[in-house]
Amino acid sequence: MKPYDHKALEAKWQKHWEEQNTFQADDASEKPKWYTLVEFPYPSGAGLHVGHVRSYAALDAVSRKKRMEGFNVLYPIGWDAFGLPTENYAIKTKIHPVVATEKNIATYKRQLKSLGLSYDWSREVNTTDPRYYKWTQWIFLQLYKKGLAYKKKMPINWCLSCKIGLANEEVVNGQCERCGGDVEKREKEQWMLAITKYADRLIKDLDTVDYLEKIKAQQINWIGRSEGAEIDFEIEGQKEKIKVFTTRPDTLFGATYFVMAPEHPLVQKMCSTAQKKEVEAYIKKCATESELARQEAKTKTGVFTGAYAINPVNKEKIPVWIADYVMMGYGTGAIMCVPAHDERDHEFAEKFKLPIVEVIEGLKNPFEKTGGKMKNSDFLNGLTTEKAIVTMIDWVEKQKIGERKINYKLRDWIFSRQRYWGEPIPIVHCDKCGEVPLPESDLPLELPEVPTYEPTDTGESPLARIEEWVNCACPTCGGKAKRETDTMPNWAGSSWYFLRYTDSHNDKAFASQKALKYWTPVDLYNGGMEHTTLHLLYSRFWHKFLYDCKLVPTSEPYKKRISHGMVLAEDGRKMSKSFGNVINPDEIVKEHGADTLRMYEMFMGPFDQAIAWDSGALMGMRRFLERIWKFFQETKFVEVCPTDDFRRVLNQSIKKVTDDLNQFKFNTAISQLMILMNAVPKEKECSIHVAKKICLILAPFAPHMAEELWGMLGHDTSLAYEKWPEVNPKFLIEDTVTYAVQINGKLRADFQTPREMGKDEVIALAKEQDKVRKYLDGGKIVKEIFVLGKIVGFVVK
RNA sequence: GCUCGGGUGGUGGAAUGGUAGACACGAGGGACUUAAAAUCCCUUGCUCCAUAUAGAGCGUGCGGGUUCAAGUCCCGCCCCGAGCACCA
Repeated sequence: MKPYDHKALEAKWQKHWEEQNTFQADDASEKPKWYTLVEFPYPSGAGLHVGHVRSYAALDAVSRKKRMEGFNVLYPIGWDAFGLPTENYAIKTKIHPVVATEKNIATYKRQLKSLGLSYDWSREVNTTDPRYYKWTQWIFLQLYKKGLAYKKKMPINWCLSCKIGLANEEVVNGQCERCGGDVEKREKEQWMLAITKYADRLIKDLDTVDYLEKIKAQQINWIGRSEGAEIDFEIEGQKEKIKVFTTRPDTLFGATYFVMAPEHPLVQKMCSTAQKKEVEAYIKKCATESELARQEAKTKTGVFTGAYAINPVNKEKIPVWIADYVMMGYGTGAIMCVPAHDERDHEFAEKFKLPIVEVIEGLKNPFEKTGGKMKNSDFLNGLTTEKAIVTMIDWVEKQKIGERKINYKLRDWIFSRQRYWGEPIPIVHCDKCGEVPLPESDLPLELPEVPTYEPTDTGESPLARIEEWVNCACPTCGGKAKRETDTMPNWAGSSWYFLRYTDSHNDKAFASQKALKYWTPVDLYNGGMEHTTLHLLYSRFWHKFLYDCKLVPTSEPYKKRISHGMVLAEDGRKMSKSFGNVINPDEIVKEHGADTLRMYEMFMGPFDQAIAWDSGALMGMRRFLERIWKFFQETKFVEVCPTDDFRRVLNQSIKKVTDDLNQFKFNTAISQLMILMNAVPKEKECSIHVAKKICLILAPFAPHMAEELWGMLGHDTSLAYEKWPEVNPKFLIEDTVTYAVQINGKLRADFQTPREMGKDEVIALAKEQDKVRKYLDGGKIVKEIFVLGKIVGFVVK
């Protein structure tokens, strides 16, 4: 017997696939198309993670089955290579990010190839390649031209000792991750993208796509649309009015105080002299606290400003406070507080002894958002809350002190980074003409060489140091101008990469209309839950924008989105170098084979749930593959008819594997393969037709072994495009069925009958069972239940 | 605090409201072997009872409810995980 030599066998088939271009997608095929997309990896220095393997192998199985079902399949891969770790590595080692990236990509590529994934490597993209980011910059220019890219002062995290801006991720407990120094917020001009203009469509169009419900829910909550009213409050002794956003204008009569965000620009101006010191101290304290710390604060804090607002409905004076539970970034940065009917307001009012006035009655719990009737509310009294909201909005609009308003949690996308390793923003600043976009013919605007990758002391990107790059001629007037030195975030390149795969070598357009029309939208997109509210939303936004420019054929980029769970270490924690619990896929491939690794990761648990690594279970999968190997080695394949029982299991298996792959239930698909192999004839003789079918349904999971076995059955070509086996429903049905008998809901017996036996006969037979009789004796049957092929039930008194 | 998940044997997990624990891992026993590994076969939710093939009870985080029947549906909790921008 030939041993199962996974190394030789996997190398052989990987070479074969590569030489034959087996998985190259055809741009001009008669077949229906299928586009499977997996989030392209960031090529980190650490190499491929077993978590990548989980989703790539699973989606590979789907893609392979689709090919066998007659689809022209596109399953591409590339590199999302701009990013902080590479840049920080460059700062530390002086190794150019281009060099480090190249090296990391080479490693990833070798690792992915060792897994035998059926990628079309001819379409590989790399976001840091100027031929790619030319088009990222081009799309930015289109956004700019449509007014969706603009500059705005925004607070950034500023490390006082490193003198650079930090990403949120680099701020740990209010301190700089690299030097441990203090971090404060600083205002800086930033490029912004107006994603909020698409907020409504980003919610509404979710109805047209097939995403996991939890993904839709998370996006909807993130966008956070809420309807309400914006109402002006006069401040005693001040000219300026302060706008408030509320979703509950019906409760206006219950507003007994007023709170502003500490950062609100009018706070300093209106606070009384007596309170000034206290207010300033509080503002200062809040400025040093991160938003995370603000959230984690268990008890409410706040300071009275000494000012009073006038409640517009009853002209009552209500005190104005500042408190960190009100955020400047949402609504207007000021709220009216109704402590009787809002939990947070209530807690605040209790702590600071502020008055509480109930205005709704008939609620089970005073903080319920619906139901009840108005009281203590003048012209609203007796109305339902729903009616009162409408009435109050009409009233404020008539009084011209406010208006209906829709607010979103979603904020515009901060698109600037003061970093080196990103796409340069193609804008110049001319003394005469102001902000001028680069002509498209000047793209790509390439990253210049820099002597050092650290941001400058002023917080500008290292590009600012390269004078010969920064100083340029204005494209409009030819006069002196300076280039924008901010770069784009790494979300830019990933917002459209799936479009590039359709036509990745095009140098006239980001992709041809023909290719886009044929391949898009993506039929199936898989990625981590952590990208739901950033990457996934950003790319939907860009796509909608491109659609509005008539540059892509559909308004949504992805038809279906699923998501995989994390692969944790054997100890249940995240895999991390510092814990020393990282599993390296290279070692597993070397020791046990790619097929074993792929199948193990698909079998380990439900695809969308987190799961811990288990080396024992990995060995179990290796044993299973060896059992298949042995069966094919030791069995003679001949023209015989399989037994009815085995033929039934085979057909059930084809059905189960097909259905489960369609539903991404990889674990149960593999259990069914195990059930099938447990049922295989032991007589060393088996029908060759059956053996072929086993090969075919194994192929998506363990492609190398399946190809080899296929060859052993007398084929000299790959099975990648062989027809996926069909189920013969005739063979699924068993002749006898087992009925369970329940008496008063408890299982008491079971018995077998021929499948076709009718209801009355089955019930009669059930009553005759010894065990059943025991329970029926002396009682009266008040109800009989019959479920065909499954259950007979009696209710006995 | 908010949002989204999850809680089933020793472990990972199966289960259109219809026989809970499929399939694996682990463990125990046996066969083969000078021996070990590998392989093959058997047992394996818990408790009670028993010479026993049998039998009885309990069991899907907790407490209620709907139903002939609930892991699954409804109400109220507890715990664990992930994410977050206290979203008015």
